[in-house]
Amino acid sequence: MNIQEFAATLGLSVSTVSKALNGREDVSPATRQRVLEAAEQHSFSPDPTARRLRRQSSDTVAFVISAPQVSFAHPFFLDMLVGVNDAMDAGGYQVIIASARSVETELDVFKRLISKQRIDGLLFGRTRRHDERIAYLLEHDVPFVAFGRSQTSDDYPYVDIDRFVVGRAGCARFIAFGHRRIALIHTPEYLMLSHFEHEGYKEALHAAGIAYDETLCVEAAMTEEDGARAARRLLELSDPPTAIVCGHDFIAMGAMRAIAETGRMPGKDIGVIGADNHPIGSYVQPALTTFSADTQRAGKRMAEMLLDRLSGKAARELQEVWAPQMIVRASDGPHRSGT
Amino acid sequence: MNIQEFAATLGLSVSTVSKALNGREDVSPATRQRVLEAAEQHSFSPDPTARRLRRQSSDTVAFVISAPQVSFAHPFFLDMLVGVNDAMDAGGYQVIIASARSVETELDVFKRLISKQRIDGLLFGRTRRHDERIAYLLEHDVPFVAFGRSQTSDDYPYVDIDRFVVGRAGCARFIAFGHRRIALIHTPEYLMLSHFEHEGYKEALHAAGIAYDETLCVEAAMTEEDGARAARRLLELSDPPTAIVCGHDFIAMGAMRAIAETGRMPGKDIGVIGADNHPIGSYVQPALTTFSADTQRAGKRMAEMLLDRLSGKAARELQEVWAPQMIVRASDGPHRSGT
DNA sequence: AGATCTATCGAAATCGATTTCGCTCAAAAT
DNA sequence: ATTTTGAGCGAAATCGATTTCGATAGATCT
Repeated sequence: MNIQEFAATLGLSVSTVSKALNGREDVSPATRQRVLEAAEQHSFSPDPTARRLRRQSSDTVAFVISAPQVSFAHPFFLDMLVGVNDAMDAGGYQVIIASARSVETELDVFKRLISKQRIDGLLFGRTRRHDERIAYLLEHDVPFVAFGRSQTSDDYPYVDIDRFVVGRAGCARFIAFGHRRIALIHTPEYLMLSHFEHEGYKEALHAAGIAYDETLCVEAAMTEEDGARAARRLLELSDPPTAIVCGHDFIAMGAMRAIAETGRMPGKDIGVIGADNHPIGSYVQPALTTFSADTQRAGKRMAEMLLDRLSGKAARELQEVWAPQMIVRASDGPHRSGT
Repeated sequence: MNIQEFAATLGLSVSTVSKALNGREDVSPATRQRVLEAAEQHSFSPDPTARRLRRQSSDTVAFVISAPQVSFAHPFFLDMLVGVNDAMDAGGYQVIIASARSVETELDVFKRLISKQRIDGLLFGRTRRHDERIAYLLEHDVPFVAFGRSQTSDDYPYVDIDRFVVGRAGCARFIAFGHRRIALIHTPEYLMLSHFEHEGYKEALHAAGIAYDETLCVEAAMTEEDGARAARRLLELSDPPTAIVCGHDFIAMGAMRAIAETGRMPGKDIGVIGADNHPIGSYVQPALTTFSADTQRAGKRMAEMLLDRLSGKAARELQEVWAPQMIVRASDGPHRSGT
């Protein structure tokens, strides 16, 4: 049933029905009531496609999952997606997902969404220090909200979990436990995450008057294998670290494995702290101390921001940095002065 | 730029341009070429909303995530979603996601998607023995593909990972190791999964000539807590099992914890096998023996089936049951005749 | 009473495509 | 030379809403 037939059953014009349905002013309360009740009864609802054509909006935003640098095994994205979807749904928008399988085609995915799909807005994560996605979207005036800050611009809306806190609080905790040689295995350099981990780490060292030693800072991809590889490099140093702050839980688990391989005990001989609170962390031995944030709520907030952005709110008013919470388990620990 | 302006720049009518763009026959190869090149050059592409209105199709399918019975922490859904999205994208469809937060409102989510959103098809998982979602969709003639079979009907398209294999192969493995008292902690009774786990388990016992003992079969939700609770019940029996087949990895991990709590060693004193190959399984001690299937490929296949269904293929020709692969790690093991 | 206002409603234009059907003109058939 | 054919193109209808603007009628004012 379309609006014409529906209007006919009521003996009203389509204009009046449409206006009643959309809460316009020039409809008497009585007829509005009548229309709404009849719509309910006949279970009539206006065709969303026709409405979209007329309104010139797609009521659709895209959530882009970039495959290359992130493991799908991480509940992170699904949690965020659920949060995003709930808020968008409440705001009357659809969320479509788009996956970019390789870095090369990633920007093409964005271009295609905008030019071919005509979506109203975009959401994506894992911002980079130099982020061409952000540059492109800003240039083409496409509303979006990112998960994370970037050095490319500061004039866009974002929610960010402060990785500075991870670097600083992680390092400071080890310092408080008496450690002096504390290493950092940070996430890949090109990610914005990495930058903040590094800065936070340096800040904690500085505050404690410990000299920064760049041989103690190595990079690793967010995988256990690469975490292990990076940790081995550190353990082979002539003066190896007694504690390692890791930019990600997978890295931390790799580090614990590498430590165990050398006959030392992770958490006892060498402390390890991770980030992102992957559920696996509470199952490994020793249980991993890490940092946690509510990603579902972050997704929800991002969606709300996008709604605000779509209704004209300024980007600068839509920027939030959330501090993650330290989850203390068993992999950090006091320095053993003996060893 | 709309098709009118675009046609004007070419000195052609909109009809001709539309036909050229859509590969219709009554356009000369020369003009078609000209149109396609100009479209490329001016980066013109027809407005999807207008096209959808005219074609009376939304080019959109929904992937429904039912929150209640499944943990979002499981990578399962995201993997499947990525597979679904890739295949749908290739077929020219959008995938929107919908989440049903509670069992009560779940069917409403389906109704709303169909009546208000006007989607072309649906995908969802975790079928139940008696599944009112399937009944509703069949009754209203809505194209869909489910993940899993159901007793409600056998006249719909599905991909299913055969849980019968889990029950039978899991149980048979323990029998081959000399176990005689083998328990089953199956997933909740109302799920179709549960049914097959149970049947497979019975089949293996029967083949080995072992009597079925219903006190050894208990139900548990797919959480560690409930798995532990169920396992405790089994361990408190006067003649407790020496091995436990679990319908899900979380249940298995709970069982291992419950076993450890009684001072026994999981995998040594009492064998444990799980299902679904959750990544955590390889981190626990002992590493969990489980069953695995390629969920991303399953998602892809479901999407392909939906595309087939949308182009008229019969439901009966779109039904596949895949056998999961056993992943042998360390939590299963031979029976200790001593204990 | 006549003029003016205002609340309510409806006719028609519009959004941007697709598709049907008829027209034209050149080539082929008679 | 005339008719027939068919390939290629275009005019107009259509999909189902929203929105503008004009019309009507009753209420209010002078």
